[in-house]
Amino acid sequence: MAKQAPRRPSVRGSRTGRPIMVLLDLLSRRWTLRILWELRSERLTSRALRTACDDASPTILQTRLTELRAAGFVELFPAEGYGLTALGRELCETFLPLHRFAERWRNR
Amino acid sequence: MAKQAPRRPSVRGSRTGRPIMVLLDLLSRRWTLRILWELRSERLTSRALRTACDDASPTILQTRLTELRAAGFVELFPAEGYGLTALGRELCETFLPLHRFAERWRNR
DNA sequence: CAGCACGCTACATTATCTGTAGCGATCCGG
DNA sequence: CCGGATCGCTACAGATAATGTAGCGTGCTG
Repeated sequence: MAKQAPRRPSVRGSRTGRPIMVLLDLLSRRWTLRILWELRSERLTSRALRTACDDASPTILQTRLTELRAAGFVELFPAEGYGLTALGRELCETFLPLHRFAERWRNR
Repeated sequence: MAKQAPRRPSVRGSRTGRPIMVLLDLLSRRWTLRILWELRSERLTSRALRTACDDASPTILQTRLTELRAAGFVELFPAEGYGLTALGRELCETFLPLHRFAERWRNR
């Protein structure tokens, strides 16, 4: 159903296949970091997530959510909406210091 | 010279202007994370960086480098190439745990 | 059944990225 | 001083990816 890229197994930029490159590539798709960020502390329905993400288009959000689910970072909890998996939570914790950093960065 | 987006001051997704959103937006542009990653431990000339980034197109690398320089994360050292600023190094350290995570992620 | 919110998709338009070629500047050996 | 090599950087056409709007089918709830 979903359009499969016929080129390589879901890896866009990096052609090496090294996990870190695959991960960096995945994370640098539009809205991916933002989605993880918004889900960091709560579960959101697809529509609530859309609102949280400045009303990004449902097309791309759905695409990213599918990718993130395939990667094992995000899960759809029936009647609860989207939320992080254990793995996703672990990944997200990597980014938590980013908040404080961003504040310091603004005052540079 | 560089084409200025006439819409908003270099912020793409987020319209709130909150620093964390601006930062997440910047970091989720293609090749941005990869560039920071490749510069994490050494300075590279623009062409060496291009090679390190799977021969990404010079157009987009140059664009990203300009953005990263404007953000204060990357600097061009004459006769040495591109390297991280103190701020950039700080940001990059946030991502270092990602390497170990990526390895674990592969074996999920 | 009517009304509503859910996850998700179609599709035309627009923005962004790619790939190739090449510019002007600088450095270096002869 | 001149040819060759490399530097940072740009132009431009073609290919991809994202946007915005509309709406489908499903499962509730009254």
